[in-house]
Amino acid sequence: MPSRLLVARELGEIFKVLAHPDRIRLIEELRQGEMDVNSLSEALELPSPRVSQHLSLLKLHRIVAERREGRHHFYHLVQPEFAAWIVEGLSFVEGRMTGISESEINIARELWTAQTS
Amino acid sequence: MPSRLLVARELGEIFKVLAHPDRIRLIEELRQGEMDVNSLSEALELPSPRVSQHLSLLKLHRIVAERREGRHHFYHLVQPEFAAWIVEGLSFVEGRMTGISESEINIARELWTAQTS
DNA sequence: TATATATTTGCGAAACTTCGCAGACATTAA
DNA sequence: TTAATGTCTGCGAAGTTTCGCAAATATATA
Repeated sequence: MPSRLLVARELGEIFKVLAHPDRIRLIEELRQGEMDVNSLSEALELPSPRVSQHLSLLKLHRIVAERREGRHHFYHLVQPEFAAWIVEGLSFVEGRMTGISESEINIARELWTAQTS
Repeated sequence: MPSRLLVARELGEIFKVLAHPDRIRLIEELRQGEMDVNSLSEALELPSPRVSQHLSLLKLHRIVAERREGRHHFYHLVQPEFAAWIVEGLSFVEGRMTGISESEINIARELWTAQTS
């Protein structure tokens, strides 16, 4: 009956998963395509156990999926539009005067939205 | 320098604020327009201290704003498109087989997206 | 002034998250 | 087999969030 409550809970779960800078960066990094844990760990300058833990949470929520090849575990976004939706959310970061400038937001937006890099 | 890191932190903050079903419901409830704490507390069947606490967090992050009139505190969305963006996120809830059916998501989407109700 | 109504604030207990590190596991190479 | 590489899991300490309740504040009404 209370579909709104159920759905709000579910959405809340997703937001909780996104509520960590490292996980957001992982998602944005994976826009470029499949990457293994080590590359991600170097790209984001994070210890690999941590990357692994974040990825396993993202996997549990079907945000990323895994493909194994030898000893490498490659991860990719299940729905690339999901990353695009997150970037759209940047519009709401602006105007929250919390020590981050509009130009910094735009730099990040461009880096994340670019096809390459 | 690392704009992406700064921006990811900021986005993470926003997601943290949204990572609670009651706060999501409050935001969706406020799409209909301004409401006071008591009406919200009745509509969502939550004790008013709790509604008040959630609202003060939303206010802190400039997601809602307050207008006082006598002893009533009316709250409204600062950027109504923000609520629309959240509803768009529902597309990513589908297909996460976690005990919630597609039809329930659609009921909620329609209730939230409707102009009235 | 006293009382009722509307809302906020404070506080502690319980639950959850994050972090770093150590060790386990799995695959390939020597 | 042994060693090296790549990744995952487990665990406890520290930090954060949520919850319910009681008390504080502010405004209106009698």
